[in-house]
Amino acid sequence: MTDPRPPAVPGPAFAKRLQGNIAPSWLARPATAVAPDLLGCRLVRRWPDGRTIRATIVETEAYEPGDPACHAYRRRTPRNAVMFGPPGFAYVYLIYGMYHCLNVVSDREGVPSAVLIRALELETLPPHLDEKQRRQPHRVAAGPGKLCRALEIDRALSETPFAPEAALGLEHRPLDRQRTADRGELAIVQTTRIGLTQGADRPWRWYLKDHPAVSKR
DNA sequence: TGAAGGATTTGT
DNA sequence: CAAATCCTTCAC
Repeated sequence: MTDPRPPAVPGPAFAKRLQGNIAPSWLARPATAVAPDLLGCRLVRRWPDGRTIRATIVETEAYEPGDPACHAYRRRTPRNAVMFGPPGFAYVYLIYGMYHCLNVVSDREGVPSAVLIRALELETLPPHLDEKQRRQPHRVAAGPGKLCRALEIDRALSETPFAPEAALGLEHRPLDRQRTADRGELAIVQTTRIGLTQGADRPWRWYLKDHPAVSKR
């Protein structure tokens, strides 16, 4: 019985040397391993007209099998089916009738798990920001619902792959930031997840320490 | 076929 | 703390 996945332990041995686009194989690990490794990586949003926005991931949460807070906890349904598939695809759902949330499907096929992207630092600001947003640019993508609104992400993008040239992409940490992480100097805080009624005690939320886009709670 | 409730955000 | 707002899930 050999497990084809890379080691579940995040860190230099696995993450080092990797640059550019994130391959599905890099995501083929438990969500609790992928979630902290995605901090400092970049989300890319591309539109058909060529417009592109890059953003640094600064807050994530992990959702795994056996986790009562995971949408796939009970069983496979039309909505959560993509979580049961191979890694590297988006799972986008509508919550409270008005906000969308973006997840990166992780782990191998048949193991329903995903990483919720909770906050981003936008490299370039989207157009049409109001005056309040212009004064607080680091809050524009602070929160899972807000970042989807800012990057025009909705369920039409669910089940689409993160890939070069696609509407959604993922890129490894810039080399200087990865070197910082390799030295163990990337300031990552691990704590409990937000807004859950079940599984609230699991410390499966990670964020870049002191980053202004991260939820306060 | 109906009803309850949710991995959110904002304003009172 | 409650509203906004609608889809998903589960019960009947």
